[in-house]
Amino acid sequence: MKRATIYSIAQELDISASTVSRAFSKPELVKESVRERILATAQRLGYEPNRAARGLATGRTGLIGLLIPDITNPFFPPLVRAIEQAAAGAGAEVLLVDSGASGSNEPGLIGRIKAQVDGLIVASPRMATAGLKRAVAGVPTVVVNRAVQGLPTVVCDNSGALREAAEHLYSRGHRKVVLLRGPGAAWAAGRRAQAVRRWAEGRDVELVELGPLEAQFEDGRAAVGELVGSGATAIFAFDDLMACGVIAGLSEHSLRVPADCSVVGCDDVLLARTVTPSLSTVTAPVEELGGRAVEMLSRVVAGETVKDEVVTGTLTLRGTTGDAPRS
Amino acid sequence: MKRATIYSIAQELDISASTVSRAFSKPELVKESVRERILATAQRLGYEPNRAARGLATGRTGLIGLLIPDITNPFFPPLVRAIEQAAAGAGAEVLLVDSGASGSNEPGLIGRIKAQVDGLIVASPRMATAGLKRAVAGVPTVVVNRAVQGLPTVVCDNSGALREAAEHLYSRGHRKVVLLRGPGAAWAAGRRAQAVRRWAEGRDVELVELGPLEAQFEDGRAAVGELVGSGATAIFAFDDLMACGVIAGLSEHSLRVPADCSVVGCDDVLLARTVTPSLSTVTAPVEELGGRAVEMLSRVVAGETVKDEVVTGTLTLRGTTGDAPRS
DNA sequence: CTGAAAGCGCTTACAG
DNA sequence: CTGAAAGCGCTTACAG
Repeated sequence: MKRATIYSIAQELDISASTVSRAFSKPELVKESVRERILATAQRLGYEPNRAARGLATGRTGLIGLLIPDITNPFFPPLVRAIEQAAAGAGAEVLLVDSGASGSNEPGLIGRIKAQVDGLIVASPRMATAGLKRAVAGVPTVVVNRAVQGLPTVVCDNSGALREAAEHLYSRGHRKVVLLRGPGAAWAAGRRAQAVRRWAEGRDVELVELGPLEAQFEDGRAAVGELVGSGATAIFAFDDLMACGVIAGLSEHSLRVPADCSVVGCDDVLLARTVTPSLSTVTAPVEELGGRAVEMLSRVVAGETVKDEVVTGTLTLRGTTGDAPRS
Repeated sequence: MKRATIYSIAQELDISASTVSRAFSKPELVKESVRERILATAQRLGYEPNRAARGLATGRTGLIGLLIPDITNPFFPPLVRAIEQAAAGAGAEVLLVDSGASGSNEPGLIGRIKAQVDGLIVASPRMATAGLKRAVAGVPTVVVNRAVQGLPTVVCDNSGALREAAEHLYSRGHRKVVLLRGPGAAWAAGRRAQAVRRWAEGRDVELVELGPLEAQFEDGRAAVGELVGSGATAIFAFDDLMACGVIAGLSEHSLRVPADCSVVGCDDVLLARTVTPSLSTVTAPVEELGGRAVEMLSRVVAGETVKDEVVTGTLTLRGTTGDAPRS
């Protein structure tokens, strides 16, 4: 048996297909009694509007494309969920594309989906700006966690929380601090490094920078080798994954956290709660980030002009920060 | 400027739209010289076939719907990626729907997307069988990691690896073992429990079962309280997340892993490598799981009959398993 | 190998 | 409030 259409319903009820169509797309234009009969037989026939047909007629697909670099990085799943749920609230579905962290083929991936979405949310921090702008030309696009001239943007600002963390460590006696930088091409990596660097300037603090490094557990762990014996008593890692690597590395060198060395991460992903001791970090309001992105995208799709938005991370002190060891 | 269509290209080249259409959908039917000219001007005009129009004409959307219970559970991101990449290889895109672990609204979510996908991959272990079958009626569907009568299925069998793990612990002197069961409604939870239980039968092993429990870090941690002083020397957790909770809980009770207690997880998610000590667990071939699901779905969509498939997990011994403590 | 034409299932001005 | 009709941009038998 074929799928029901507006025509089969119209025929059944001896009315026009236009009216059936309106009963779904503009219900207020249809007399209530008629609408009820339409809805009832639609229900009975298991009718669902054909999205392709609707899309062809309206030019809208009801789909949002979401490009992320690596769903396997624990920062992204909550973001994906937030975006997906916000989209559902707006009656849209999410087309997920994971670029496998290789910024180079992202323009191609965008090309693959741009013709079938109403808009794009791009959360790929490392893709080259020029390529990004070229790739999204003609599609309503919102960029997440990255500033791109000329494209609407919603970013999370962690500078304040990072400074707060630094201040906290300072008050606990830390005077030599390591900064593990994230990937050179990642916008957020630059911002976070800058925040710590600026804080250290003009204070009696020695800041040792390492990196840029890949934002991976192993890179964090490996970095510890270079730090042991440096006299540093606290480490800022680019993100939580690296921070967990650092914790593992410290433990391999028989250094206790936080007794011998404090560690601060960034993002507050699931891992931050599951390491022992649990990680002091900057909590990103991921739900808000995703929600704003979707909302902003709806505006852009509707042709409104939007202005960039900023959400702010907050400091969450847990078990990896403590007094500097006496030397 | 409006988007290019097959008509604008046809006009430009003074040929028929049919030919332009064929150049994209059945290139071998078009003379090479003509095809080249078409492709060239398509390129120049930035033409992309309108998916909605193609979908309306062919009845195919090129979309696969993927239903998962919780993208935030570390088991799923690698699965999602595997499915997405396999789909890309097959020229399909993935519509991701996360039910937020609430099995109850999953039929609704399926209803929301079933009209716009060519097929469905359902990886929701807890949804009621009857509701699931009703919800997917009429859409080609493949079920992952769960057996459902009458629906094609690809599951991961961890029984062998779990028995192997148990055997290993036995050889290291463990004679009292705890089994932390997963969610009662989850198919995999039943299977895993059964594997351990069957192994223990007829051996001089005392098996203590706890649960069903939610598959969460906190549940694992909380469970430790009930185990301390029980005399058990090894713990099988339903999955890695629970296992990590158990490790944290043991540490809070000043018990060393594996010196005082061994721990075995299941799945081998990212967390398993980032805990200290790293987790002994059963590695699920997630990529294969996802790849097979997509492949099977293509077959089902094509109307072929398929038979259920099974991939098998393998034991990965790391740092949380060792000799039973001498008592 | 190519073209003319019908059809996929909607939406939406337009007329009533 | 409702209907007839055109149109969205493709695909695909059919004829040549």
